[in-house]
Amino acid sequence: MNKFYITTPIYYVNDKPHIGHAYTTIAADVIARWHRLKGEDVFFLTGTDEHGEKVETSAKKAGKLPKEFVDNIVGAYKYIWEKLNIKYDYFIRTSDSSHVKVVSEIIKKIAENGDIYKGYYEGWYCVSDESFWTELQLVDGKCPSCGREVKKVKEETYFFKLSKYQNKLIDFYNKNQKFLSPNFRSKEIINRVNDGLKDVSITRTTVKWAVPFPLDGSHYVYVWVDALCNYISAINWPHGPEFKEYWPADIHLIGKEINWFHSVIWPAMLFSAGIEPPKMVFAHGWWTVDGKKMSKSLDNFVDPILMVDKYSTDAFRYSLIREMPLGDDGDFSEKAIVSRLNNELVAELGNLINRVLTMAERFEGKIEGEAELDQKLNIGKIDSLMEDVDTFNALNEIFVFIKATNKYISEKEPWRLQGRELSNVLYNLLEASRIISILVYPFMPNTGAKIANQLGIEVGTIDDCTFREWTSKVKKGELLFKKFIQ
RNA sequence: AGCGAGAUAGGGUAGUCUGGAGUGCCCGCCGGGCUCAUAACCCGGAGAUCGGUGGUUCAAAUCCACCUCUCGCUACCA
Repeated sequence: MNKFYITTPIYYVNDKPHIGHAYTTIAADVIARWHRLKGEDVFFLTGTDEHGEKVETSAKKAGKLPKEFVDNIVGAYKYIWEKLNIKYDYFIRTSDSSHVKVVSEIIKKIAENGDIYKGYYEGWYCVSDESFWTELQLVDGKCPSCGREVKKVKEETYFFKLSKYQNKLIDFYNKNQKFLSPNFRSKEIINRVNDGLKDVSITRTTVKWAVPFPLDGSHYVYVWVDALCNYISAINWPHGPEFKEYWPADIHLIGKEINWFHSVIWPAMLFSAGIEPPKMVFAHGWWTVDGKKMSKSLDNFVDPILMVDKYSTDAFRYSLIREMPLGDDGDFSEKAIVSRLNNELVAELGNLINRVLTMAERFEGKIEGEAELDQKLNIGKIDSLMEDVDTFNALNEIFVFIKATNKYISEKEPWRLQGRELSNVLYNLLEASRIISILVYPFMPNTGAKIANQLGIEVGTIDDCTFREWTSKVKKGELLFKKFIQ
């Protein structure tokens, strides 16, 4: 049996979950569910990133210990994933003792390989933003974020010899074309790596809510190094059976803003520690909201919970996937959700199932016939799109089949038919509906299950997506989707 | 500044890698058909110098050059 290991980033607990988090996780869930339908041994990982200065500060403000503080917020993430029908296999937390131990072990491995050395980090620090900037980033010598004065800081730190891996990375990218995905992002990374790599600072002395640095008691591991290790700590590197089973990861699905860490620093760390790198890092795009960038000043972060309560989990999942190809940027608007819900989910899919079931229920006698509609179904194409992580076009292709099925009804005019002719049309419609229930399931699990239920069957697998004998008895239920009227 | 992405009918998109009649999809608009169905479904139509200029080619949305505009990234902030 093929294994399939997919991950989302671990989300920083200081942020409130918004549409960006929801999108990544929904996309990963859709892909994971598709692979499960193919009968693969799937491991889908998500979790939370809980260390760092901001969390430390927020906890202090809330009058809590960091651990108490994050325990609270983790619940919010788990709740939202439940609302969105996310079926993850494991939820990793960077504050888990098992994870902390792995981070420490990895650092030791890297050090054994001679890739860690002590030095000084020099940079510019903005007190009001509490953030570090490089010389290049400063605007007129001032903080690029708030425009205020910055002060030069010099701090003892340990470095990871990233520069050592420049050639090895380029070689790796060339040999593994799919690693940098989608394709257009590969140039971005390759050019920058070719421009030269600087060693990266991997410890801090000021932040205490972090993994203790195993080589020096006065240092703590920088959060990014800590965070990246989650992908192997979650499967119990180095000796766990899960690690042997699932590593290397098939897909790290991430947002484009953290591509550098996943496509450059992470594989370099793994090279150094003697661990195989993942097969693919897929960086997806960003959402604007009603044409505007999401920002704190506009306070226009979309709350997924509100969307789900208003439009249903499936309509929300569907809208996000249908709106844009996974790698691109796109715009989110409630207007678009309403439009897709009313025109596509209600009018095309929901209405199709409803009319098919109405006719099938009225028919008395055995439903049998010859497959005709199967010509409109290209399951191979859909699967190969899904293999290419092209959820957008795969979903499009599924709707091509749904439309073809609607068209088949008007062409055959079953209301004019009876007996064997009618039976034949109904046979095709029911088989098409059965297959639709399977295809739609990874995208809209509730809907797929509801369709199957009304057809009197269980949701099948990808192997079941061929026309065969109809044996079940249908029982029409409530409408799949209801039109949303403002 | 460097690197990268994008500009396709009224709006939104796909197609561009691997050149072949402006080909597809959604919304909106106009007309028709149907009555199984959630005023849903189906068919037809109007609407585009495929950002601009030049080039390669029998042939360019697609390849090349330059230009204009929009957006992202630039490593120690997750």
